[in-house]
Amino acid sequence: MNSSRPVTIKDIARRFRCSPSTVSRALNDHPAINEDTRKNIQEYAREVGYQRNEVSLSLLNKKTASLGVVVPTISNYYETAVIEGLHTVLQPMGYTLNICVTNESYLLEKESLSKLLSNRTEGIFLSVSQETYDAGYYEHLENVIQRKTPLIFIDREYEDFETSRATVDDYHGAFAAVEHLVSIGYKQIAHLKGPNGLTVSEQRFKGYINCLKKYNMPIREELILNTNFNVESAILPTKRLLELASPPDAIFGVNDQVAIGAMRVAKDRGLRIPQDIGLVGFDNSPISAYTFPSLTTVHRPGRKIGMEASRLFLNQLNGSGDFSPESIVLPSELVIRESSLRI
Amino acid sequence: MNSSRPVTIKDIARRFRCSPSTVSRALNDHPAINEDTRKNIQEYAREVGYQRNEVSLSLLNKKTASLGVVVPTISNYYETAVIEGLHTVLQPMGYTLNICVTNESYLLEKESLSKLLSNRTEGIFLSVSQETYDAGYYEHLENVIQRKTPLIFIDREYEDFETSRATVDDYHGAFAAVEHLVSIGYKQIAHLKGPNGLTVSEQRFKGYINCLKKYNMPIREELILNTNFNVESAILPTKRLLELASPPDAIFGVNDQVAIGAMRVAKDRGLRIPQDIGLVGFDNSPISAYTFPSLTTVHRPGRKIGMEASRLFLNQLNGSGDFSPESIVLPSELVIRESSLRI
DNA sequence: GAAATTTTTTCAAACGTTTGCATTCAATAT
DNA sequence: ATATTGAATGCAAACGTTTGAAAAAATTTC
Repeated sequence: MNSSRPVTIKDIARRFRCSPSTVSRALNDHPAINEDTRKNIQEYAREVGYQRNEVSLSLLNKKTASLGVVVPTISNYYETAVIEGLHTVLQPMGYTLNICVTNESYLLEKESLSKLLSNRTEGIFLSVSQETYDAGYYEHLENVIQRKTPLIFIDREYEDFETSRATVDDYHGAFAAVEHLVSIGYKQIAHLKGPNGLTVSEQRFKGYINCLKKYNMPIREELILNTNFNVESAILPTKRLLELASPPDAIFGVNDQVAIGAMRVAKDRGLRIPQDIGLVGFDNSPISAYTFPSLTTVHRPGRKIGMEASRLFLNQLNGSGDFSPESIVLPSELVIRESSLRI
Repeated sequence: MNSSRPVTIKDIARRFRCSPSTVSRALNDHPAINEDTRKNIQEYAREVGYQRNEVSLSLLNKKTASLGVVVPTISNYYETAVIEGLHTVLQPMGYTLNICVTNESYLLEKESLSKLLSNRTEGIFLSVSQETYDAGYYEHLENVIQRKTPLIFIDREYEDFETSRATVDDYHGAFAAVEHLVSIGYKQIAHLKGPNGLTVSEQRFKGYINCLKKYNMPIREELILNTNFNVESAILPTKRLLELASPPDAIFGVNDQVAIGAMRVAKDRGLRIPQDIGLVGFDNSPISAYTFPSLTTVHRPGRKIGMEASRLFLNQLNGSGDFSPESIVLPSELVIRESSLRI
């Protein structure tokens, strides 16, 4: 009863008193194999549940058909949407996705990449961790580049490498969001910013600032507070905003989670949205359409980013000889809902 | 400039005019290697960025250190929490997670499993697709069993196999949720059920029914409508509920998303929550604490499920000889918030 | 019936690494 | 000088599969 050891081609060959080559060819419908031999072998193989050992093939062909996805987290809507996009394109092509979560840690990111390279992963999709970004350590990436393993940056980019990248136009999205608030007539617009240093945070922040400048609105430092992308982290900063001597009449949150946190605090204080205070988020997460009032937000096409990133990978893979990296910047789109529609 | 081909042990051997065995031993700090030789080889290896080819090792040792995770979707909070739990335990042990999304399709599930087996994955965590569950096709699992590849069911279980499984006690969670509504004094409790046939849906439904029975409350067929786990799918059913001649005074949603959808509809109609209508969800997703009013729900320990599932896998792997499958059922816990606290 | 042709099968190498055993070589003991 | 030891290294097989070239077997041709 040793059914645990997988059946190999050699086992089958022994059974038929023929060579492994014959079995291999029979199973692969090679034309030079006798019809009867082929049938018998195929039937027997099915019977005993033969399943090709892809590991040996990987070694032989130097193709693993596996790709690495290295991301700081998978507990946000956006990240999973990206992964889903990658999956949608790449799974049908036979690729397997190896997901590595770094928890924003440089060390884990480094180890993950090293592991992926050791496993001869054929491509890596990377959204760098905050620690990496902060420290500016990029030696661990040199290795990937040197190996000529296609490396695609997602969202959090890094300028110094000749790699492809797929990002969302955070800047113009943020700009449009704030411009919308201005156009409605809000005068004191606060920003619940993401963690300092991250491209995503900084781009949206820049959009916020530049829009205020464009419309000659004062930039009040005390209206800009940091959050950590999640709901909880928005609670305290929002309270502080609302306790100011001259509180804001609108808040632009770095993402929907943060905006929803702010919404909660505002409602607790009895403020009416959007009459007393306007709110805008970012991401267009599924829930944003169903808060009460529904949340004005900026659509961030995660699925599309994943699909575009796949395309960039495939381009680089099939690139004839010299490959030149592409940068895809997908537009983000303002989605106007109730939370900002003061009449 | 052919730096794309990874450096092998043979390359290094050639450089040092020694045999591959010596290089291998030097790199692995084998004691029988001369100190100088070892140092030189290790230094050179670092210099040229040598990275062990794990594929060849996998073939040799029949160990791939990779695990399959097959789930219907990754776009819900709960699923990603489970994956995170798996990751937390298994990544530090050197395992790589291969994520396969089935989109509730039997065919994709079958293909995914077959692929994972071909890749000689050392264990598989499976939450069966709805199609599989509906059709009751389980031949594709026989293969996994026969191979003695540890198979751990997550959430959606299947009784006929001798496998370990980790699930949440949906039944008692649902029961507690409804009992809570009853205790508050709600009389006409509706249920927005999940898709028929899925264990998760049916168990929660059973909890709902049995609780009503226990308290001798009438079971009204028209107060039980199906949804699809997401926010949108709750909108129409909720509208229908509220348009009934005698509408419910409370709704128990199969999960938070559905409850939030219901909340939105109720508010649109000007109903006050919890005064006019009570609401309870299921999952304790991060957002549920920050809706307005905050949502009473049942905590579903996704991360913990992932970690427990990992433990089950490790048990089976290290099991001495005859292994007996374990079933872990984690308790779910009622989290009382504002949406049901009518005074 | 031998030669030529075609069909079918086998051989051997390759992918990169590890490891038990054999070998080499120098140093030490007799 | 020779045997003995010990340290350092090399050999070869193994993991499972594919594939070009060679070999063998069957068939056709004259």
